[in-house]
Amino acid sequence: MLQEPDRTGPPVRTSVWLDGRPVARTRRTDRTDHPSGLDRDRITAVSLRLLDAEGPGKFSMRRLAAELGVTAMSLYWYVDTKDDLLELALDAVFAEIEVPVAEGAETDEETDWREQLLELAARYRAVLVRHPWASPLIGKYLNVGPRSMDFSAAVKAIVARTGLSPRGQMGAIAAVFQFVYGFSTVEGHFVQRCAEAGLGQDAYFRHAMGAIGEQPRLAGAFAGVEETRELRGGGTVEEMRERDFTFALDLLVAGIETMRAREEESEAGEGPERS
Amino acid sequence: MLQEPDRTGPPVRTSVWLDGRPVARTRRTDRTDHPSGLDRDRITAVSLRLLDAEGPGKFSMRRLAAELGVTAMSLYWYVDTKDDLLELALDAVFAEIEVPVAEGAETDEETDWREQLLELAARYRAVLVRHPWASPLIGKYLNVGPRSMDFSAAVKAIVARTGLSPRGQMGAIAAVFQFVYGFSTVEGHFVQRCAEAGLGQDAYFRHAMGAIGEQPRLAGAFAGVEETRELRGGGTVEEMRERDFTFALDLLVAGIETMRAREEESEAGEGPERS
DNA sequence: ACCTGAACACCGTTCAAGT
DNA sequence: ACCTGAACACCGTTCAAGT
Repeated sequence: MLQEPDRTGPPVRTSVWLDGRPVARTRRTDRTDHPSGLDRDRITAVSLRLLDAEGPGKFSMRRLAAELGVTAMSLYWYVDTKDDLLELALDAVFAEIEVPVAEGAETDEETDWREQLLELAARYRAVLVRHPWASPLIGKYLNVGPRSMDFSAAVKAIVARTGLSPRGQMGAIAAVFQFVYGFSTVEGHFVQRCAEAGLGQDAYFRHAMGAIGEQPRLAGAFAGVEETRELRGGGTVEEMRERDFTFALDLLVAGIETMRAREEESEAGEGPERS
Repeated sequence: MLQEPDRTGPPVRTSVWLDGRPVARTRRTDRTDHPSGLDRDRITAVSLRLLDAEGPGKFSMRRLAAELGVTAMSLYWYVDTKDDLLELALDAVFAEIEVPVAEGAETDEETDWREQLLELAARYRAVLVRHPWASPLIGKYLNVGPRSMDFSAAVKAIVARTGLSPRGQMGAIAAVFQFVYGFSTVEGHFVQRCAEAGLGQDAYFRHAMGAIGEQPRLAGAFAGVEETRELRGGGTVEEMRERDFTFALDLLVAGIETMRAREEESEAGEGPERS
């Protein structure tokens, strides 16, 4: 069915976590084993700091090495490629998302899944906005690092309690978390742009709107934007965005509830179903 | 309130469409005016072709210039920076999304907004998957090119007919189209990865799953994945993804309907509201 | 008005060599 | 086992110069 001859060609590289060199390389007796005090954890931590501070555009193997007091080539002892490094940094970002419960599904009956879902979505958003460079990487890599997996597990555990069927759960997960991903990606980049321009979000927004107004070609659309802005109840850019995010999540929760009710109906109507 | 001294520092660069040189530079008498037959449209078209064919990683000013039979520096006559070029290519991508109606809101009563929303979402997704390099750019730039604006206008027009309040409309737009954006971004990258690895989507998926299974650390999560896969009804990777996308959109439509009903209720309960 | 060559200050990565 | 120097094949962009 597929043109894959089982075992041919070069091995497919999927992820540091899967095809990479065994992680154990870092942890020998103690870290003073390494002349420069280098190990994967330190390299990852400094990468994350640099990416936050200077942006992905200025992040290079040479820059990172300089920060670590070492030549660029030393890094290749710990990592096969720059992409590996970015995957490590990305997984470290996921570590910042506190997940509600580790494993035990005991206290689940206590707290509402709605509450937990909103909470986790808010945390995911906060992390993506705090590290805008991470969003493109989430799209790029497989996200199978331990921290990413913990996050996925938490998401699944919460959505499992909605009462949706398994395939409904998958759809709901996609709806909620791809939304948060898309929303936060755009938000994070905008925040970053403002910071780079040295403007506040409202000032930047006004500047862009002003520039649009000057373009005769876009004047019509500009009027639409202004009008919409007023209708939305005004306020700062951040207030408007906050309202949009909250409304969208409420909408998604309402959607989940409705889909669940529909599944129940069709179950009752069709009699006992298999599986 | 904001530390913006009204007029200071270097002018803020927002977008080719706003701060860029006037577009007119391209169209003089006829295009044979230009010795090399170069103009913005041709440069944009070739950029798009190269980005599709070779990926964003291999796309450079030098590579593009070579394709156009010209030195890299010639391009800077038409464009201030590589980012400008990418913004132009991105807007060209939006041109591929056919929007239902141009302006006239006449036949609106005829077709259901649900139908139109699903249709537009599907087209948006198709375009993002066809041009995976475009997704990160949507996050990066302001998207105020004429084609992007046409798309936004179409989105707004459709959602306006849901009966939601203006701020509800904004939230609904965010929920639906940020979801499609997130979903399609991940999908597009995955498709691209498979193509690069020379594997089909199922083969790549199986390869990755196999690698996960070999990692003792991730074995637990792996079991979860396999289990989920079965519960979801199996089928190919593409079939499962298709089901997720459809379910999520149904969920979103249901959510819109519910939110609208709630708005109606609270309006009736509170009596006439201002605005 | 449009295009070029040379140059600047960078990249990621390889490879043989050092300790 | 860990780190380095030199080198390769690239980048985006500037700037003075050509036609």
